[in-house]
Amino acid sequence: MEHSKDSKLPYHHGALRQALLEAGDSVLRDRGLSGFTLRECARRAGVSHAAPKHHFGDVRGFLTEIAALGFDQLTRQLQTQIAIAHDLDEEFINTTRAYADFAGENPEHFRIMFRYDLLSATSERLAQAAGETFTVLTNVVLRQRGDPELLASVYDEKVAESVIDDIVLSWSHIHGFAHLKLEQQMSMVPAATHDDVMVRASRRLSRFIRSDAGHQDEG
Amino acid sequence: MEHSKDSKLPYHHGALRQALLEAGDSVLRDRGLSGFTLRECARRAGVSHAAPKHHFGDVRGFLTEIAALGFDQLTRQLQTQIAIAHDLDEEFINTTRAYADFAGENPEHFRIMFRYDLLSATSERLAQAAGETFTVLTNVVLRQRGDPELLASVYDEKVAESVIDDIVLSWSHIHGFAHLKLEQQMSMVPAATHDDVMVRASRRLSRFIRSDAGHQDEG
DNA sequence: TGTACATCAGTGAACGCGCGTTCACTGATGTAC
DNA sequence: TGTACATCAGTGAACGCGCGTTCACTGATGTAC
Repeated sequence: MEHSKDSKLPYHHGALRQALLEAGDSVLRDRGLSGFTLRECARRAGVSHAAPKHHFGDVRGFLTEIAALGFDQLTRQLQTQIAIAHDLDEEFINTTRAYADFAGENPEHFRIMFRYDLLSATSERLAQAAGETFTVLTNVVLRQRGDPELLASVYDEKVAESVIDDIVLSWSHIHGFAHLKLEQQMSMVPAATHDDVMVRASRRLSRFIRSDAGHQDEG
Repeated sequence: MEHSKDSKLPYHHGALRQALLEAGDSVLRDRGLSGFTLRECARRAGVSHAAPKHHFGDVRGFLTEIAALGFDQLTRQLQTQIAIAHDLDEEFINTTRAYADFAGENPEHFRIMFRYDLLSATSERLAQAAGETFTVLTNVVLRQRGDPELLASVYDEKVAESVIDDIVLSWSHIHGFAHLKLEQQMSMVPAATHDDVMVRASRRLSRFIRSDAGHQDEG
C-alpha cells in the first residue's frame, strides 16, 4: 500500500470506494443532482473515469449508496437530539427540528433520499438504512403514547392500528414541514420565525397524541 | 392560418406554445425529469428543436410554466373535492385525499412543483399559481376554525399567529402524507389501507384544530 | 384596395461539449504449492 | 523462501450519442399609409 516515492501515486487507490463517496457528496453540494455524473465523481477522486464501475456499477447504484448514507446520518442526528431532550414535548420538537435541519443542511441528499424513482428498489442496504430512521421515529411516537419501545426494526414487530395512525400523523407532520421549508413554500411566514411556528405546531401535536393515545375510531 | 393543401403543414404552427406544453407533459410522463429536454419536447410537438426558444427561453423557463400549470390543476382538483364535502370532517379529508391523488397521478409534475432549485424564483406566474393553491388550503383551515374566509390572496391579508400555526400544521400533514406516499415511504402499511389510515389521521387532526382553535401558546 | 415594411415564428445546419460504455491493457495483491 | 498463477482494481483511448446554443435564413402576419 505504501508507495516508494511521494511524487508517484500507487496504481491502486486503496480506499477508492470511500473516496468516491466523498467525491459524490462534494459534487452534489456544488453541482446538484443534475450535475452528478460518474465522470465528475471520478475526476474529483483523482481516478480514471471508468474506475467507479468496479465499485458501484452504475449511477443508480451509486446514488442508492449515497441515499443510504444520508439515512444513516439522519438517524444519528435524530438520536442525538432526542437524547438531549428533557421531556416529551421537547423530544418531539427536537425530532422535528433535527429532521428539518438535516434537510436544510443537506438539501440534495434529502431530495435524493426521497426520490424513489432514482434509487434501487431492491437494495437491502438502502431498506435497512431507511428502516432504522423509521424505527427511531416510531420510538418517538411510542414514547409519547407511553407504549414500550421497539427493540428491533418496526418491520419485525406487530403494532396496533392506533400506533400506525399516530406514526403517520407524526411523520407526515415532521416530513411535510421539513420538505415545504426546504422547497421555500413557507414564504408566508418570515424565515426567522419558522422555528417558532414549528415549535408551537410540534408541541400541540405531541400533546394531542399524548392525550388521545389509544383513540378509537369514532367514525 | 389555413393551409391550401392537406399534405403541407403551415410554416407557423399557430398554437406552438400550447403544443409544447402538452409535449412537455408527455415527455415527463414517460421519460421523467431526467429525460426532459427541449429537443425531445420540440420533436414531439413536430417542430424544429430551436423553436421552443421563442416561447420559453430555456429549460428553467419551460419547467416553471409546467409547474405553474401543475399548481393550477391542483387548485382545481382541491376545489372540486372541497365543494362536494358535506361537513368539516369530510372537507379536510377530501382535501388531503385530493392532494395525495394529484401527487400519485402526476408524480413528475408534483416533484417539479416542489423543486425550488429547478424553477425560476422570480416568476410572477408561478408565484401566482402556487399562491392560489395556498389560498385554497388556507380557507380550508379558516373554515375549520369558524373564521371568515380570505377574499384575496393570503399574501394580501393579515392573519393571526394562531391561524399561521394551524395552516402550517395542516399543510405539513397534507403535504407530508402525499409526499411520503408518493415516494414509497409508507411501506409499513399495506397500500390498500393507506386511504383508511389517512382518513383517520385527517379526521383526528381536523377535530383537534376545531377544538383548539384560537389556542394560546401555553409554553 | 394595394403596397411597403417591420416584426415575429420557425428552419436546419453547424458548433463544441460531456456523458456512459466498451475494450484491451497493466500493475498490484493474494494464494497454492 | 520462492515461484506460478488467478484475480482484481485501475488505465486510457475510442465509440456513438444527444444535448443546448448559435446563426443566417425564410415564410407568414400585421400595420401604416
